Amino acid sequence: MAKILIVEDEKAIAELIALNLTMVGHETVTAHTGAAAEKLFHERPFDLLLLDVMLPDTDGFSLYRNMQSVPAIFVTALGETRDKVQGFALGADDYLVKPFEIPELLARVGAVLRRTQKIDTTYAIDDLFMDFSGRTVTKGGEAVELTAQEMQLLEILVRNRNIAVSRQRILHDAWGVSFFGETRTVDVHVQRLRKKLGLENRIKTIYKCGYRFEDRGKGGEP
Amino acid sequence: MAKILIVEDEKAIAELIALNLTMVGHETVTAHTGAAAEKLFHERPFDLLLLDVMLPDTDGFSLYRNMQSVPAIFVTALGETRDKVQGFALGADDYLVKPFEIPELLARVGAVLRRTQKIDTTYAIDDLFMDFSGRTVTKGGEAVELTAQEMQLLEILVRNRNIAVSRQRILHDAWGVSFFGETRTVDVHVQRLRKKLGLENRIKTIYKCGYRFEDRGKGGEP
DNA sequence: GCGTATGTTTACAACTCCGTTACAACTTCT
DNA sequence: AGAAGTTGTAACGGAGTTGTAAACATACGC
Repeated sequence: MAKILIVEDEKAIAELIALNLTMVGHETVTAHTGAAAEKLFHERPFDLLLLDVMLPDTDGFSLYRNMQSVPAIFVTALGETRDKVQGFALGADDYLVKPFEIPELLARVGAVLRRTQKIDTTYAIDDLFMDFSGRTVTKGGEAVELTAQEMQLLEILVRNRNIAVSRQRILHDAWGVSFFGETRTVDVHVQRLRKKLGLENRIKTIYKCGYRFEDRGKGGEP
Repeated sequence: MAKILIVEDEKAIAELIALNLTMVGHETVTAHTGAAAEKLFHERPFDLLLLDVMLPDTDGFSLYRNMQSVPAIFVTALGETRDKVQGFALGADDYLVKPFEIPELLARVGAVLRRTQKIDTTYAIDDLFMDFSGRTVTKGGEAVELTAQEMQLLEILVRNRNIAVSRQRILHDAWGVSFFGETRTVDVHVQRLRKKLGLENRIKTIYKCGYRFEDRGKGGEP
């Protein structure tokens, strides 16, 4: 999915972050000092930076001045508002305050990546493999034929995975029409997707709203 | 766009600010004293506060202690550094030094709204993590299913955390209807929320008024 | 024009949710 | 302490929403 550079001197925290981001499918690299981070940054491209504000040899803000082309989330201890102001002025995309819960970390990272559009066109969930640029989907290695409409719908659900997508938005994004009033079209297509791909447990119905594709828990690799 | 409360005793300046913010599409309400501001604040919700530091009956900082749930920009005369520190310690989102240029006012207001509207869709309290744009709530990492109504109610309580919210206002904001007479609907939904999320100690009942979500004390962070 | 593939609507069964109600437990005031 | 009023809580049933299959409509290749 995304390549993420973690800059954090407390090794336990760095590992915790790396472990969890790797578990949800990101590629992580860790640096414990500003110098190491700069070196890595110039060696290869990253999609997101997670920067601790306090580092042994420098601080996250100074470090970020040389890396502003890439979105960043600053990690800071207990609401240091002064830090926040400085970070946002520099163009930070979000903030994470220690101590934080893992779901919060994942949500914020996911949100920034979604926002900055640095997401892949391919996804692997359970035994499903989807390539939206190539318009192919395989399940357990076997190709599955999806119609254009089904592919569109799947793409919207997967790109917004773990987020509830309203029928309104699905219609607008996949059908390109702002619909007024009633239609069961989306429902029917969702059922077909669920059946074809065995996604009964993955595509959740959000009552009175729409649907949500969930990729955490249950079946396959997280 | 946003609902902004302007607290400023110099009527000419208050009007200048209101006029310009209205022109770019915001909804503004003006108070000339701290007392008036508090009254307005408890009557309806705001997205942003513009607080003059010097007021006839109080100062902006004291005033803000009761309103900290909403982002604020302090307006102060000539760079009083002591003021700045105090304001940021309280959680100010930005500063505006008199005399200021209109474009600067608009830029800062815009920046804070952009910033806070992005961040404030997610909240972390105890082991709870809430993402109102994604319509997800997790408790200790586990997803919790909330109905539309419950989500709405939770959002209102959390956005106004540490502030008593009357049943009237809850009904108005979450149900979209100005209700007349008696109804136990809110009570029942509050109970369901408390039960589902283990918020018995967090959602306090305010006798003869409504409810207050408290995020200070007990298990949580300060 | 015909058959096939895809997309949409319909119809009804199954289900979810929400407001009400009734009563127990609590709060406040005299 | 007792009365009056307010809130907690469990249960119920109707209104509305979704699941699902099947009929209907449309587009496309031959």
